[in-house]
Amino acid sequence: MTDKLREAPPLAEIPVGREVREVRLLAKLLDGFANPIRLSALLLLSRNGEMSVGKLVEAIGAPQPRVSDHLRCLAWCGYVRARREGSNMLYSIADERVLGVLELSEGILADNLERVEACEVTKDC
Amino acid sequence: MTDKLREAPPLAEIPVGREVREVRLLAKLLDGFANPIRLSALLLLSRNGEMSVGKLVEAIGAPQPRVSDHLRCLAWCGYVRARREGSNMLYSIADERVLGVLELSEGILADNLERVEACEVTKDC
DNA sequence: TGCGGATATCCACAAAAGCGTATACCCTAT
DNA sequence: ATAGGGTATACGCTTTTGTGGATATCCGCA
Repeated sequence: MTDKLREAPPLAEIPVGREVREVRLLAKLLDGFANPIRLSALLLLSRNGEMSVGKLVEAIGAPQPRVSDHLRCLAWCGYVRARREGSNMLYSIADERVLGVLELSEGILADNLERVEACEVTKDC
Repeated sequence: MTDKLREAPPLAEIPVGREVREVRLLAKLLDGFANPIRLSALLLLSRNGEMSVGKLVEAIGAPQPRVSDHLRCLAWCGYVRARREGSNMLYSIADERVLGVLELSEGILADNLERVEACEVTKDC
């Protein structure tokens, strides 16, 4: 089945063969942004700096176990960093490039707001 | 239930109340990157410039209907633009900020490759 | 050592996203 | 007008993802 990919003609630089894996990994990485809770956590940390799990939980308004789960996910991918202070865990943005992605995407959203909203209604996307 | 969100203390700028909607929309927008086929299309277009659906299909190696579906999705959100030339549809990147997101995320992936790979195995993320 | 706040892990279920396939549409040329 | 390449849409199905909630762990303190 990987042969099917190799049949592709010699276009300049297409993600075939071994690049396929990297594409899948990159998609998985970017999936970190594609969830309201994870995204909320990233936005909160980008605005308020270091925050405890408790603060994040009350700001996001989701159950603590779920927020904790998503934070682990974000930490694993290198988006955020965790540090213990007493009985609290303090999270903060670990990679400045995360801020760049947030900023860029907010700009894109601002310019396509109506479209994306409509997308939610029709479920066609 | 929205009251639960408003109980949050006056932190600097937390996404409460009406901002919740924007967070959901932003997450949905960013979900555009979080799929191998959509991401492949974006990467291909960013490298090769304008491409027809057929070229994208053979480069990605996925069935044509599915590629077409994902392209519609990307076009709707303003990531790509479509233009007809004869019986072909030519797609291209419509927003330079998409290129920025791709570049930033590729950098993040490069610095966290082992982690993200492990993530795929354990399914814990 | 035991208690309580704070955080993390686990599991069954519901929702959603992606998929394969059949088919319809649009355009050009014969 | 019709045939055929190229592209888009529709639908049932499978897999994945997110969810709710119970529970376990860690920490500081009495």
